[in-house]
Amino acid sequence: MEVRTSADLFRGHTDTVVLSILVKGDNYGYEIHRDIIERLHGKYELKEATLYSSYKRLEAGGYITSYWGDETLGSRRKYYSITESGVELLRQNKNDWKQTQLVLNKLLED
Amino acid sequence: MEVRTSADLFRGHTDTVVLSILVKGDNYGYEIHRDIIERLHGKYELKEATLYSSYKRLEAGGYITSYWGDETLGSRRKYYSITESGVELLRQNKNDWKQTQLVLNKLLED
DNA sequence: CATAATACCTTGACTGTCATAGTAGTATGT
DNA sequence: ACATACTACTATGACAGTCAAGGTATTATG
Repeated sequence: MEVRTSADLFRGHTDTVVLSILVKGDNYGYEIHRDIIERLHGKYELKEATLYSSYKRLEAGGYITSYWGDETLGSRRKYYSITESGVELLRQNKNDWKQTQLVLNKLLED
Repeated sequence: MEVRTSADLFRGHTDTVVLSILVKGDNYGYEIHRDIIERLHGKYELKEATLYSSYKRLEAGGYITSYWGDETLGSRRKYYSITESGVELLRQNKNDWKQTQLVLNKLLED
């Protein structure tokens, strides 16, 4: 049996976290990662590769769209934008998360 | 993108749920499953196969042990018993779960 | 001029979950 | 007597999300 990693615990919530960042405004991949890492205060990890597969998944599903920034200097950036159905998915996922907490807490408490 | 199933949300918590049942006393596979399903009130699912792979994993890791019941009638039952390190794992997993809730709630709220 | 940082991306391995299938005994209704 | 449902356990193969490892290219820094 492996040591528990944050992966086990955050699994299935990556998309939700990404959407919750994008609902506040367009952002690009690298920055989103840095943002999350900072807010996790080293308690959990979330790898770059994991996020890129999340972006891909979300875009394929039509929950986000992307466009290249017009940086004249610095590396080019790919910005992501949440769509209407992305907002709806976020709402739903947050709801599911609340339900999950209720149910799991009840299962574990007594 | 697939429809979210309970699997995504409970993933990584199955072992914890199993341990939390066994800490209350020995029990056998089929009954553990029925127990969980009942307490989920149809809101979530947790498949028999998933539990059996959890039993296997936990036993391989030394967190539970098993023995055959001495049923004289009815199907034979394999009982599971939590070990000391199983109790410790449960304590740890519950702690992790609390931490996860704190962190994820903070990430999602604002 | 080497090193670090920014910024993107791909591939393959690993793990937990589940659909599906199977074995075998017991209880129930007709 | 016979079919059906339930109890009880198990194995196999597919699938999806995560990550380790590696890569490309540009810009900033000492």
